Amino acid sequence: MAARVDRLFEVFDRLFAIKEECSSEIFCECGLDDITSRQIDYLKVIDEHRDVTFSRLAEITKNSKPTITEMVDRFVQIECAYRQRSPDDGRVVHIRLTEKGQMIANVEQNALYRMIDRMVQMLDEDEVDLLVEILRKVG
Amino acid sequence: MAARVDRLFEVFDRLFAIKEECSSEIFCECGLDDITSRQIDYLKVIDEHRDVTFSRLAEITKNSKPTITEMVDRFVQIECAYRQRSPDDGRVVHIRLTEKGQMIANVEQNALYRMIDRMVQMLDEDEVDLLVEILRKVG
DNA sequence: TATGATTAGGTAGATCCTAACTAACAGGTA
DNA sequence: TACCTGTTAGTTAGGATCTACCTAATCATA
Repeated sequence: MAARVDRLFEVFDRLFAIKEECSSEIFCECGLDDITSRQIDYLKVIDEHRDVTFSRLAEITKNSKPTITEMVDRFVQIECAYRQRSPDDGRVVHIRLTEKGQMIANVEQNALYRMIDRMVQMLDEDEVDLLVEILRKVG
Repeated sequence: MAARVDRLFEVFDRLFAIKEECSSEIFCECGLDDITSRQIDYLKVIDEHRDVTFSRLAEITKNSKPTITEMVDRFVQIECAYRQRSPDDGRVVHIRLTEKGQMIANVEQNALYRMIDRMVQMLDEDEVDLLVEILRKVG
């Protein structure tokens, strides 16, 4: 089984490298190769909580409101988010992600889709079915 | 094929999540859940260039020597590296990784090994062989 | 003297904070 | 209706801390 483990390691190492390439590709396409992991985390929270306000985001992330203002200012600057004043209450501002912001918030899934696109080009339908069948036993 | 792609996405999403768990597990075990990606990059360089000196590391990473001194000081503090004075030349100090430092420098591979360990427990030998055969066509 | 590393001192940017402020709303009162 | 008041949402000002870099000067060894 040890040799089998090694072979598995090899093919998965290659696969993970491909996904890494896809991630980097996405960051480059967005012109954001120096974004911090903290910023990506915030983008994810904003993406998950649609229509989130500054106060709510401060609550969720356990930060002060000025911290959120600052963070969103930076997102606006790098074109990942924009402000949208609420039509119901002039005091309230919703934080919305741009297409770029959404792309980065979901960079893992997007990279995975790209990786799988590459995979299916190399495999026929039976192989894909077999792959799914085997891997379902793992998860 | 669209449904097949979705199924592939599902199983791989789960697989990547497992690897993520393994990575976090390793960082936690090392007591280093707040290490920066920059620091990990430096650990990788130190790991790849065995017996590297301060001057050499400054050269490789295109940084000043004080930057390296500071970085290594931090690694020593978090028990990822230690200094070893050269027996041949009293001026020279080699940067060496501790076991913990090596674990973090290779966290991706180590997490992958853990993931594969989990996989082989769920699969028989034929399934592993089949998996390798199919995935080799991708890389 | 030249080299390898360290020390001292400093800058820039990210990520946090409190206190004070502005704008907008909501309710009561004249 | 018009005005006053208190509350709420977000911003501004100013500051602290940390990472990650730097130059210039220093120390130890060759």
